[in-house]
Amino acid sequence: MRRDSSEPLYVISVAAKLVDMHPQTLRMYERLGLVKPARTENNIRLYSDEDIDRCRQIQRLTGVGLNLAGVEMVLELLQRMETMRRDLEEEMERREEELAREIQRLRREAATARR
Amino acid sequence: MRRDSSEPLYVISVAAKLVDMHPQTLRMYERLGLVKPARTENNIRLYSDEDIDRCRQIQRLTGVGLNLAGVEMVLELLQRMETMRRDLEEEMERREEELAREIQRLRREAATARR
DNA sequence: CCCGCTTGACAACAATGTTGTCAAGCGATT
DNA sequence: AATCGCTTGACAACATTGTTGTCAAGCGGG
Repeated sequence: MRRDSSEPLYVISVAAKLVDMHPQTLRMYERLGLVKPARTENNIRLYSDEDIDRCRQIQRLTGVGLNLAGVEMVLELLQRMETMRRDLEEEMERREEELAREIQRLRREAATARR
Repeated sequence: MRRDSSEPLYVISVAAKLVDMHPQTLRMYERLGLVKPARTENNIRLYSDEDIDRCRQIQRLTGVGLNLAGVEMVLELLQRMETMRRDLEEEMERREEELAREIQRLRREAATARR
């Protein structure tokens, strides 16, 4: 059974070590809405592996010079591209099927007519 | 006859007024490779309407807080999305045609078989 | 010849992002 | 109960970035 990558696991100090960032930086990212770690009932942040990945993505982008507004927009664009790609794939599949059905139909029709 | 939007038309002072920016800012954008105005044989920058549009796009992006590294990446992503969309449209069209042809063929086959 | 623009370079200044420090609070261990 | 180690949010210091302004030098048209 695979572990759920959205499971809240790490407190901020651990998360900070994992991604090699300052805890204060992670808090700021959350304030800006870039990462949304879960919270315990005691208001302690808990980062999931997904959250960690997202932090690393932010790290890559700021590493090439983007500021946080840019990071936000780029991440959203990438997300939009991904869903677009997914939707398209789906649509393609649907058409493919419909087409196969139509061709089947015509083939059958041709066959019965020939008989 | 429509004017070519890539025709070099405006010197930097005019371009700066058109987009309401400082000439020095435009020079910096060029240094960073964000805009590429043409040059006269005397090394004077000449901005086309396309260049002007690009400046305005940069303006919009910095206006919502992006820095120039972010602007560069976002513009490239948008461009990539656009070409992707275009390619896809083309591919769709191609398949559509091929399909229509196949269906035609089957219809004809069915018809001749029935006769 | 001079005026008005161009060129590139440098400085001033505000804004941004990271890091560090602070006081206060909570929970587990002693 | 006292202490230790973490958490919380807030504030300051600092380097970096982007815009604007100023500068000297050069070119072309009136």
